[in-house]
Amino acid sequence: MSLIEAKQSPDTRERILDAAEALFVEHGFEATTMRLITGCAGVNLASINYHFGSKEALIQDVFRRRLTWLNEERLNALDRFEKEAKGAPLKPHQIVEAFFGVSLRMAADTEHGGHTFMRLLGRTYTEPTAFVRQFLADEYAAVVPRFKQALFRSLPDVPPEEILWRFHFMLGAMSYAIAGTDALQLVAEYEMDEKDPGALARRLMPFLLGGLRAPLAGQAAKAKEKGSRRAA
Amino acid sequence: MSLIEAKQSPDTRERILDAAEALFVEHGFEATTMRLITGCAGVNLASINYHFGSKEALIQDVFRRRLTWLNEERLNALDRFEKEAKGAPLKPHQIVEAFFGVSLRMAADTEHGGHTFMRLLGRTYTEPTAFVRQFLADEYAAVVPRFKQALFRSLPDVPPEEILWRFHFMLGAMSYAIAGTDALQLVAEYEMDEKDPGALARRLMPFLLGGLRAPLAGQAAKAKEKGSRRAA
DNA sequence: GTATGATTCAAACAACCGTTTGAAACGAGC
DNA sequence: GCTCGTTTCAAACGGTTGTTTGAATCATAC
Repeated sequence: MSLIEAKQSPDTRERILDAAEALFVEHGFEATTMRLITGCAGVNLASINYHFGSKEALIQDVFRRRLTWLNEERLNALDRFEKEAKGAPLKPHQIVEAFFGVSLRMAADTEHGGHTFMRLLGRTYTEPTAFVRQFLADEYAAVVPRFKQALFRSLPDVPPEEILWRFHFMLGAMSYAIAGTDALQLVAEYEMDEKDPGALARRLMPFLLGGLRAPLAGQAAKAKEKGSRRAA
Repeated sequence: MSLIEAKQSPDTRERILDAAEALFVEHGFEATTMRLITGCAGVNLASINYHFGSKEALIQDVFRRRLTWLNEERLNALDRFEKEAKGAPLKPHQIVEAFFGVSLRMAADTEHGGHTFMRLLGRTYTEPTAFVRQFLADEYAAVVPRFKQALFRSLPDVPPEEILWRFHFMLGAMSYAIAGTDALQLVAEYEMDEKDPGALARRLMPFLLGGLRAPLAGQAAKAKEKGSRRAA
């Protein structure tokens, strides 16, 4: 086994991963059968079990292939911001950019499958199959604490639990938007502009920041009388 | 079998619906088998096909049982606000209250199954099984246009498509929060306070309004120099 | 060419899926 | 008592699921 042979199994592994990724997004894990995947990938039925061991292991590899890189990019972005801040707390929009901006940029990549994968990831956030839940928790174990701490430092006057809830809400807004389901067919007519992949980010980021920095429940009345010029 | 005993073991139909609702939320539609439902409900396997016709019809009835009422309540709330506004445009927070407030109140009802159902609904928003998608679109057909129009009137200076996108984002934030998956285990430690069912609403509503009224992308820089006292 | 290990293939495996069946049990009306 | 329509029941249906098998094929090294 030389280094060149790392490419060995020509493309059947990758072809299976690509087909599975696209089919999982469209039909979910359960409804996507091995025969559907292998048929779509143009490989033999048994090759999934040969290359991955089981359907469950395939699902995990579909995520691992891109999620590891994604989370590294998120940490790199955070590192860059913290380096140029020279010890000072980051601005909230920088933290949001580091976490969600990277995701949205990957979701905008329609050529290398990033778009498909992010749709799958967004979908999976609300699909609590036990082993997928555990897998996601493990993959994010290194990322979440870093962003938690950065947010706490950035918003010292906001109760930590409130920050986490809002991070939680932001994650929900993004994952649903990226999943692209549009259950109520609200933006169906506007969703066509796939020519401009960055459009979603330009719409979503202000929303997320507006939500993150909204007045706290107790301060709602106080902030109202100061109401400055906003979209509303 | 007296009347008393009839209540002891309630209607077979209703027991099936209750069991299915709870199991769908936990395992999804595909993974929830007929044998699991009937076993959990303590009824015969064949009774689902007898009372509902098919598994697909059961799924639709699980939704219909509560969703029709929920959407009526949303329209009622909107009617009340519009009546007391006497023709004037509604405030954004009233529209948000009419749509999301009703959902959150139902989600806070842990006694009559409202909580379980809203978790299921939140989960389903991102699960695009074809016939469920179609079903949801039909159920919301009467509601969505009303709220669209109310929002357009309420925010005449915001481009309509931007309003719809933000409504879209709000829906994502709420559905993920209600589904209660917490994929990244962000608020796992705080989610315990089920004693206070209104807590989620008090946290989520300011976030939604903050996002809805956030400065538009183009106006971000303009609004920044005016930055008033906010949570951040 | 031949030997060797990795990969592919068609076929079969047991287990489970949603659904159907025909008989048994039930409750209300006469 | 009996009848009749509704509901429940155990058993089986054909089809599909993920997985396994053992032989066939391939690529490489001697």
